[in-house]
Amino acid sequence: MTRQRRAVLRTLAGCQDFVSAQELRALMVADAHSIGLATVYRALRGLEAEGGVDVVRDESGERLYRRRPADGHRHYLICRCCGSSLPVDSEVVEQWADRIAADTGFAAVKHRVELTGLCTDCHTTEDQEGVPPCRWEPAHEDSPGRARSCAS
Amino acid sequence: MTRQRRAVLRTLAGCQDFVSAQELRALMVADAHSIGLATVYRALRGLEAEGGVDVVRDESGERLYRRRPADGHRHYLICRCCGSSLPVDSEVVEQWADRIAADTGFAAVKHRVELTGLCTDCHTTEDQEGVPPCRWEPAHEDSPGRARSCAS
DNA sequence: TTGTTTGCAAAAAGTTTGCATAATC
DNA sequence: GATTATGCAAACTTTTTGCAAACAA
Repeated sequence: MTRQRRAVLRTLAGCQDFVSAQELRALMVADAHSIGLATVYRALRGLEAEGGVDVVRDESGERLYRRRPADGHRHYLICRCCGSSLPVDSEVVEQWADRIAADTGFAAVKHRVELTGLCTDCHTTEDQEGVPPCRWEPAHEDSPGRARSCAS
Repeated sequence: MTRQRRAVLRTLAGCQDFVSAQELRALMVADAHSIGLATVYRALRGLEAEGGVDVVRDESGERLYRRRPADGHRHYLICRCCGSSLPVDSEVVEQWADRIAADTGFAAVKHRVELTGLCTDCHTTEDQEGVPPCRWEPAHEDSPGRARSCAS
């Protein structure tokens, strides 16, 4: 039961990588879809509760969202430099978590796994020309932001 | 090169579980070690940089710190209810992360793994009497805080 | 109409920073 | 005496909430 909630979902689906609530709103506004920031937060909270998005936190603690693929629960390898994200096979980790739960007697064990690194594009570049500033690492001096690959 | 930094370290060593910067300061102040909050943050940031502490973030995004054992890098299973933490064997995950790095061509792959659950004490209790309020789950109605087991 | 959603501004909460004071080498 | 750490208060960031206006069934 929504209209801008549909818009949030649609914009989110247009991003193949993780975006923050504020970036998402900026994308929507730039796309002539005026929306309040609070509404974006509320929509994302709803989506998170119903499992529609995967959520990670960057170094600064900001929440980043990505539409969850239809086949459910996923973990990602995220480039600390350009922000590109890659779903990874995590069967091993799922089993490991289950075994920890069994061994320790803890109930309702949940796990959060976040992998970060530098993608080939970002670490291949010999000269650091054209490499977008890093968001995922503590910013030095002047880091104005970073490039994003979102088809709104 | 410190005095209150030593005090921070000492107080931290007295906690077997994760504590927030503010809790740590509260412990120190209660222990007649007056210290500024900013100083605690600065000390913890320093310790984090030099690998002296493990850091996790709770549901609210608050940073929680725990002295890192001498044998290095560790992952923990943390009770969402009482906050007790248990180092777990994570060799499997380390290898998994290494293999992901090799398979994808990402460089400098780092991983963050957080396991949470309900410890036997917290989920065994039939009646919910005496069970401390949950900090690690989104607070409902009135959650004044939770018990902590710290020998300052 | 009746209940829910939106949007704005204000509030919260955690963390960082500016700057004067105090401690250290 | 020069450099660094401390502490307080103010600033900053992200996220949530109060409440009136707009929307939907």
